[in-house]
Amino acid sequence: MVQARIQHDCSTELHGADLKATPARLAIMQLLEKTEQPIDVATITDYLKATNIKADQATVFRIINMFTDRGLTKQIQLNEGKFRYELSSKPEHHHLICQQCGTIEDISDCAVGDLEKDIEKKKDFKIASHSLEFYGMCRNCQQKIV
Amino acid sequence: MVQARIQHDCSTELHGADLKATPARLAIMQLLEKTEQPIDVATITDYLKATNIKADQATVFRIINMFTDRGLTKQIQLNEGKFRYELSSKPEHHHLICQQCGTIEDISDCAVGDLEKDIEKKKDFKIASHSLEFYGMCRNCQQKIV
DNA sequence: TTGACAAATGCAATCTAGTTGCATATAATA
DNA sequence: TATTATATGCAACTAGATTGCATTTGTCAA
Repeated sequence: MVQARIQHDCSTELHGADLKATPARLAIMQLLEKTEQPIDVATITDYLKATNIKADQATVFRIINMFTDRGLTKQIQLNEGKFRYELSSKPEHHHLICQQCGTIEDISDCAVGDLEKDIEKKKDFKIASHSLEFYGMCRNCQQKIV
Repeated sequence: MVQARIQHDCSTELHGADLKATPARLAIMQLLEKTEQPIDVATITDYLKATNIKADQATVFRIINMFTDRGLTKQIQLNEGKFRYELSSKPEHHHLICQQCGTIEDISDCAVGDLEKDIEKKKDFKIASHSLEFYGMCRNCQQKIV
């Protein structure tokens, strides 16, 4: 029996979220799956154009909002004046944003959980989610400067 | 000698930042000083209108950007698709945003410093700043629900 | 396999947040 | 109080995002 590494077809996930599997949606899911960094709508639009899937910008916004509503994606902001999106199935993580080159790196082993417990107790505030981003300079850019 | 509690005149701060003390700027500084929560441009505009200080929206944006450039204010985002501003002279803190009533509470004694050191070591990423927000439900809203 | 229908899309108009160029007004300084 | 760099008003503009409506298309049942 031949075992091939097949590009994962996302229609199951879409159907699971009660969404029809249209070409644009499938392509956007695949882009999200293969992209390391959280992406903005312009990136999605460019990608669709490059893969000859025509989709109006209104459609792209509608799709990504729908994804976010259904919990497939998470919307984040990095002080740019626009939103970025990433799969919410990604394990809990935070972002290191290099202010020099713009690279966004994930960091996973960050002990915010302890902070949360502390805050819930002290402030009597029920935390549903949090966002934590670090801005600075990545290893690469540090070396270039020196 | 009479000791009166006088509304602080912010012209010194403005001059310190090499900015002329115009009515709009003074008013915005005062608003920022007396407001607990980070505020958006619409809030500033309304306030100016209410205090009969006429200022075009372009002016308000220019002022608040100027403040941020000169380090008087900090620009933050709370996943709303717009910016909010707060005095950067405020002691280091983070925000608890109630998703029910929209109240934004500050939290000051939060040990992110330790996380930072950890990350700088592990990831070789030089951190310049960070943003940390917690979304959830405040005490008040929790009680209303019950 | 096909037909029906809810759901999705395209298109164009619209909205909000934010920016810019330029002429005029004004705070600071001498 | 005259000068001048700086700030503002106004109007036009940009980018990101949303919406109404007519048309198209996935999906599912027959």
